[in-house]
Amino acid sequence: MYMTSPAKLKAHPVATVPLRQPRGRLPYCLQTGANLFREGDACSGLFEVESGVFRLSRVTRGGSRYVVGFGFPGDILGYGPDQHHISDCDALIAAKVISHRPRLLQSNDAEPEMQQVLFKGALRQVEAMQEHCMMLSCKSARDRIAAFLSFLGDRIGVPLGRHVVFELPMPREDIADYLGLTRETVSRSLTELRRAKLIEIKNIHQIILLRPQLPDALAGQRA
Amino acid sequence: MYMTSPAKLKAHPVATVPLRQPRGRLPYCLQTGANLFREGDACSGLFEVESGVFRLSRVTRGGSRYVVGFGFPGDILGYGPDQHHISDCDALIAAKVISHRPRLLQSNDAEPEMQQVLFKGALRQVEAMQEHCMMLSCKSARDRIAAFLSFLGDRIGVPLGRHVVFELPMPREDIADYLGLTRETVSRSLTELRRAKLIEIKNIHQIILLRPQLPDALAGQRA
DNA sequence: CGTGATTTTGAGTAGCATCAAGGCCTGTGG
DNA sequence: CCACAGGCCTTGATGCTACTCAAAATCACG
Repeated sequence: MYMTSPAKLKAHPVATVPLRQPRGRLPYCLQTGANLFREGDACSGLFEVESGVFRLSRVTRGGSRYVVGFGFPGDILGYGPDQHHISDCDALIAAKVISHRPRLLQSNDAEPEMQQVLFKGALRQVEAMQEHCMMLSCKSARDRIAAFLSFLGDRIGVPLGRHVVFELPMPREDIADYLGLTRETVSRSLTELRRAKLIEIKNIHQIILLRPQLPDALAGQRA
Repeated sequence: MYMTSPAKLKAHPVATVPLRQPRGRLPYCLQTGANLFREGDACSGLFEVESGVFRLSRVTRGGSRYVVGFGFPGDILGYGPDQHHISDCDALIAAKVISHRPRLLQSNDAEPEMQQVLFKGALRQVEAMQEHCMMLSCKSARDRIAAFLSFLGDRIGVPLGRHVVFELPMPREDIADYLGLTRETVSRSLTELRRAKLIEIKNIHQIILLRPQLPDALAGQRA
């Protein structure tokens, strides 16, 4: 909620992309801010993230932006209930994707193993969205941020002694639009968690989780 | 957010179910409050809702309840990223479901047409969750309620002249836990919409949408 | 008709958005 | 190397929204 008006959003220079819709399994690269596809575009295939981070976002009828999710290495992007993308997809940092062949979903004669991969991908997407809904259902801004950080720790974190470190490649504003908060509240919640010695903010884009299970730690504090 | 504590939740008497995990395509019936499956149960198959309405809910580690979604006729329930159900499923009113055979997802030699059905079902679930996320991302409580009512109108509404009518089979508390609000706020938002002549509340469980596109009507009011 | 559950309404408060200003970090040009 | 400019982040003050607690009204069911 209280999402960013698109008028305020910086217009990234559209980076050059080798082939807009490459065939086969060619991997290809995108630079920071490059657009992989847009809401309403025809689905021409699926993209497996090899490196980098993507942001999936859409604009509501009301005119505000809303971040659907983020794509990390291993994620498969481009699923949709029909033949059109339901969100924009932009690279937050330099990224590399592998394009999978299109039209496998409709053809009954596709290789079964590929079907399996796609199906598992779809189920994984369901899982990600459930996680997202859980975050959005969180009581307070602090709990949402904690759930988000915990999620990132599980997804892209690396152990550091008894702690976990990870990069926060997206700006605060994207986090805000993902969690239904404002930039300011995201910032305040992060400092609150820092002051509570639950996280450490090495620099703007680097977080250390000092507690293994952040949401549990918060729940414990309340009790 | 501000979800209902499970301690407060009424314990429905578990209704008798003919077969807990029926084989084949047997349809079977559940009475109000009956449980179809629970979070953590092994997935033994998929259930297609023929009539009635189901509530999908889970309990967070914090101990509060969270309504994942609702199952209406035509929906297929029981998808999950792994072999266990990720939510409880209870009948809100008397319901009938058709049980589909299990283990189709793992076996590569399943009939392709069945695979198609399942895959489409999964994509449909993704669609439903996107809808849910959109509601949760709504600015105000009123907008969330409006989005929810509009969704229900599309899903189960029937035309009544230039308006749309539908039954609201779930208690306010379920709506609250679905939208991240409280009972009281749900109630207040409904009366607010009623006073604004946007809806009519025939009785507690029956709503008439007086405007075809409720969220748009609200957006127009603000402008 | 009575009892308990659900819903509605009211008063008070906590929490988050909003508006606004200042700080940090990065990149560019002198 | 330093100064400057712009973007992003943080912090502060204030107001509004929605939660909380509480009580009355309505509904559902025996």
